[in-house]
Amino acid sequence: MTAPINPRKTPRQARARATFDAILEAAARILVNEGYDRLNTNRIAEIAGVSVGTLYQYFPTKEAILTEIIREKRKRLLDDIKAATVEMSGESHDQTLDKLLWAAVRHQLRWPKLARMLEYADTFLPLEDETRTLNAEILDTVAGFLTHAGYDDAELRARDLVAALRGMIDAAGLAGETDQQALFLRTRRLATGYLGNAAEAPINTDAASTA
Amino acid sequence: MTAPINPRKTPRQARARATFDAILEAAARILVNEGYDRLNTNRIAEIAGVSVGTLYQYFPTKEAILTEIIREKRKRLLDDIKAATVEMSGESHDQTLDKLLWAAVRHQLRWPKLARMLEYADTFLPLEDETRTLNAEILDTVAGFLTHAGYDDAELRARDLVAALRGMIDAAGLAGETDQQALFLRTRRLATGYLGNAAEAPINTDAASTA
DNA sequence: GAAAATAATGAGCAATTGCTCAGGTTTTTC
DNA sequence: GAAAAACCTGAGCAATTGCTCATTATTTTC
Repeated sequence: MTAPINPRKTPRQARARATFDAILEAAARILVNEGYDRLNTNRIAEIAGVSVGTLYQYFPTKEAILTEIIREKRKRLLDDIKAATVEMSGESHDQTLDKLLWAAVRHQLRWPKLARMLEYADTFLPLEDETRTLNAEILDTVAGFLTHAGYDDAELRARDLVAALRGMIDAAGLAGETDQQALFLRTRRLATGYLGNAAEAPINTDAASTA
Repeated sequence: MTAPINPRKTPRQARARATFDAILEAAARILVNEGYDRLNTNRIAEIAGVSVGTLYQYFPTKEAILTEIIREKRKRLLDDIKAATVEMSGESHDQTLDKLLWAAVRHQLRWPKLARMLEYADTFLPLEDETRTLNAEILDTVAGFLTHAGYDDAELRARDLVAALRGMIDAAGLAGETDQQALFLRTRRLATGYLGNAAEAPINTDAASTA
């Protein structure tokens, strides 16, 4: 869907890698401390302690910087989630679910404001294919777990669940919560509450008032 | 917290009200069709079919336009939510909850992309006090219902619930879902699942694995 | 240690942006 | 129907932005 976004030089020397990272970190800092509106390439370069020219050696556009930040964060979450589901056979489904929830809480509560900004970046940014794919992979992995745990409609449930969890953890983070344990318990309540028993009836059980 | 945001002329004649609304609608359109990055006052005026000068008679800054859109949307949701909880005494708690859920679904599924953009606008915009207050009022109203329904920790639960619901409905909307009935059923599953029985034990019941 | 490859600089251009202002048009008031 | 009030216009300024390129500095290669 998205154009290949003109791939530029990849850092080869250690010095270059440091520059690359400094640019990403500077962008994240500005995003959190000053907001999206004040995020511009000149300022990113300034905060990173490099020149604009250098910035444009590694990132073809301003969006590419944000895209890369998102890509890295998503990649890390995906890895955690995959790790949580990899040895499903050796443990109960509840244990696996707990691991998944912990991964989500840990991840989003680390830099709450940044996490929130990045999550919704794809609402107003044209993201790279890879970034989009990573999101899909996260959903697929969760859906795979749900299927394995005996739920039907796994894709739908995975999407619902992930979205609801994101919303809840986000809100907690923004509200200043730092107690991961307490938050985890609530995410578990949310997850198990929504999922119910795998053996139970599927989603559309009872009639609905059409108020 | 926020400065009074220089209040400008309020439309008095019908013609002026039409202009005012046209500006808001144009901004919303651009936001949805072209993205936040292409939202600028010149373009808003162009799409609205008025001159920039006119725009600046009613809105002191570009942000004020977005703020007003958010304010109106939030106000409408708050009104719906208040209406749903006003005659709580005459009906069961479940009925009231259903009304609340329907209000949320109806509201967010109408313009999914716009709803999402606006929701997260306060992450990167300095919003007016009133807009912030409206959010708090929504939470308060839900918390009031939860208290009335016999739940403790009502504020926390209200925040969790509203955030989770927003996340889920948002995701459904972005994914292109249009079946409000089906989505409503899932929001109910989420809500009742998370809330459990009011009579039941509070949130921190069982131990948690610290994976 | 010199040639080649890689990395960093920063002045500054072209384009865009938020916004103003001096003046014109339409509606209301009396 | 004329004065006052409300409304609208749009050229264009000052500031900001994304980004380039000619040049210089450092590191690697052989």
